[in-house]
Amino acid sequence: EVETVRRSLESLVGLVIRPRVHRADVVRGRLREGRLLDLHRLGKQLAIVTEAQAFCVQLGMSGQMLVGPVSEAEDHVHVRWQVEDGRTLRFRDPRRFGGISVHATMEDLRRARWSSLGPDALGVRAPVLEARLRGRRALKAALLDQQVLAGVGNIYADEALFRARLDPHREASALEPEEVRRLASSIRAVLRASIGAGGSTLRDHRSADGRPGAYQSRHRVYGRGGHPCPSCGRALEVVRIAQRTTTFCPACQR
DNA sequence: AACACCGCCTGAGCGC
DNA sequence: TGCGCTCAGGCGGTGT
Repeated sequence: EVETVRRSLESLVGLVIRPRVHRADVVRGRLREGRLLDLHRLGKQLAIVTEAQAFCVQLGMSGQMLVGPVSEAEDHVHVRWQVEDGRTLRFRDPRRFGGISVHATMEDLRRARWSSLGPDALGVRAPVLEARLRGRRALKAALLDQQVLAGVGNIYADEALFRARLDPHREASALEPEEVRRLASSIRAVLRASIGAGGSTLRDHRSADGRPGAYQSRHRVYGRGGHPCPSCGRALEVVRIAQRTTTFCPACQR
């Protein structure tokens, strides 16, 4: 979802943006006017670099970065940026699980916020994943831990584990090399397919132009507890692991 | 140091 | 129609 948002903001590169903060507790630090130079992403965090500073946007559960036309009764907009071409960029976040942190430079942002994150999940390869899972017990909890691997949330953890045919209860550090390879390629494949579909829109995710994603219709296990497994037909099971609802097929995932 | 658990927050869905 | 309840989950904090 964050990658689809990042891509949909690319038309802003090169333009001056001028911020106006409507809800101060959503922003840490002071946003300044400046020309937008670059957009970066690590895991679920989006970095926007201007001539003046670099700021990190976390969308949390319900955050949006919008530049498209303002829909009627658009509430919960906490920051607005006037774009020099007349458009308005908005940070909207009804639930306020998200936020923005401001840093002097991209290097500062990386040091302060990104140095503790694991490698980005979109490009993770088996040898790196194996090293990151070392010393970890609960497989699903490890995948959700952004310090292990950055960018996998509850939806994609369940989808990747199903595709890799791995039981979320498995001990992470005891996976066979072949299983780690399957998991790494499943994570990449699921994330790539989702980005291709514009991400999963359960309720809030939108790209900057306001369009929802379509990948939710391709979820094979997430949100489908009790339904037949798309592979073997047995009912998908719902359990709670790492305080997260977890859906898996007890027959296919071992 | 891995992991459990909590609280933050709004809106949707549900039973009555 | 409306009310109260539960649930969704990313993440940072605290406790074990």
